[in-house]
Amino acid sequence: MVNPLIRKLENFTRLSGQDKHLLSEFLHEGIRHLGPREDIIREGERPQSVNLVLSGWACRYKYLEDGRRQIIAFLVPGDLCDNNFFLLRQMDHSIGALTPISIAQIPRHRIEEVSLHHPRVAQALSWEALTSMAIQREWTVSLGQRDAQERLAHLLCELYLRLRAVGLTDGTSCELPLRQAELADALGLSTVHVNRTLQELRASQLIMLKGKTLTIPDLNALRSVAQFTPTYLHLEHEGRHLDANE
Amino acid sequence: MVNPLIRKLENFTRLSGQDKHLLSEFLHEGIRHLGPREDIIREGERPQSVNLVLSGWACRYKYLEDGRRQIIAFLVPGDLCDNNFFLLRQMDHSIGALTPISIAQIPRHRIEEVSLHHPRVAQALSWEALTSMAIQREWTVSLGQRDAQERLAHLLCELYLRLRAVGLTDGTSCELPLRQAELADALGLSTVHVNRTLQELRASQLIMLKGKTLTIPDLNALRSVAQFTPTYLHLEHEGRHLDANE
DNA sequence: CGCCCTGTTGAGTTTTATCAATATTGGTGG
DNA sequence: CCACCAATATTGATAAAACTCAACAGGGCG
Repeated sequence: MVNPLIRKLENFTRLSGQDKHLLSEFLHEGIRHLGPREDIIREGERPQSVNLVLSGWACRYKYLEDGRRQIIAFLVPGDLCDNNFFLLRQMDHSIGALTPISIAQIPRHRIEEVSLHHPRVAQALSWEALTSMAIQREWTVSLGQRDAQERLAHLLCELYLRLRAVGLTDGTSCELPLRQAELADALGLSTVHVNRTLQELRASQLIMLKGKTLTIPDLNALRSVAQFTPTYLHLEHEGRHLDANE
Repeated sequence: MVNPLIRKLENFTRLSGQDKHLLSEFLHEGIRHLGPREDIIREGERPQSVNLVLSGWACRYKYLEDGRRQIIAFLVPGDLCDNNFFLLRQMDHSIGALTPISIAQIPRHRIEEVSLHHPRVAQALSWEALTSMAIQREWTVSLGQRDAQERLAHLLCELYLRLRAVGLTDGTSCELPLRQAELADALGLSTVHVNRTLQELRASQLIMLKGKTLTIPDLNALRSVAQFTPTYLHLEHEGRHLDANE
């Protein structure tokens, strides 16, 4: 299996063969396979390593005391679950699998070794962390300002582009292995309302959704409904000045 | 002026005299003073240094094309505005002053020097970044799941504790130099609704608010209204194993 | 004194949630 | 291949939360 982290980081900067070798060694310490609704790590636990999603989808989530749940982030292949979290004494949220998933556990010392001795890779990993923060900020904007239709359209644009960045789209289509209840928990809406909003988007020909496959026939149309601007994903090879020259 | 960043980082780990000296040198390159509604850095600009809030309040914010605004984060003394952002080609949001504010511009090379040669300080700065991410995640939870009263109560708890962590509370009181319109933009509510919700909290004796001074007579009561759990602020000296032993 | 900014109030509307029932789907064993 | 089951999706009706608009009040400051 190709390491999707490499693919993802190459949206930032070109990596040398040695860099890639280093990153592919991340996979050698142990790969876990989990089924849907199994937790990768749970609130309160102390993280000891860094988890990298190799295949499948996961999410960060948090329950309130009274049972309401918010999905805080979706994690797709190439995403690091918890870079640097080992500095904290305990997780303040949980991460759970949404589909069958395989994840690599990267030992802390490997990360630290990279940041000490391989500045280009370290910067690429920092870029990864910065973009995941940017995504979190954009979710704040969506939840605070966008209405149901904009919010849903925005999320679908984001997921499509993130999947495209790791080669997981097929033309105008990608997988969307989420139940409506999960979309609802991520968007801060009820499942009923998500259902109706999806129907609106379908009726306007903005999306097609059969089974677990999402098709966006006209990305610009969907972007404009969502007021989606892709800048925050920082996918435009922003670290090109660091490119490996081999 | 004492460097509030030092005070903040000491919630994580104890710093040596040398560490503190290093951090206080952050202030020597240039301090900017801005008035309310002036921007510290604007969306689209390329960040070249790291800004540290010394006094006053600021916020991250983002406008949608149609003029709606979301405040993404509040920044109080001791907060770093944009650690590592110089890796990105452009800011995906703006940062603006809310009150008269003074900020230190820390040159990129100082940050990089620290992360290379001073691991304890570097880890403390990583902790700072991790907690600001955790705060962002908690805002996602608030905006997605909490209703107006819970959301407002939660924000007030958070701000009170963050100010206390840098010594800016006075018993059960702290400053809250925000207009209702700004609270509204942060909470994803209308100003009218913020106004009414504030009145509810006042009527229940959960808060007192005169002028720019907030008093929380019974923090536990307010916490329980908000379903606020302070874990995500990671203020409990979590890096004590790294303590300087002098 | 008067002005502007901020806060407050009331009335009516829109968006979204809730509840409960029904339909559809995908997977499983016979 | 079919019948069945559970999980998921869909629908309708009603209620709650929050928004909008518009007017008015209060306070600080030149």
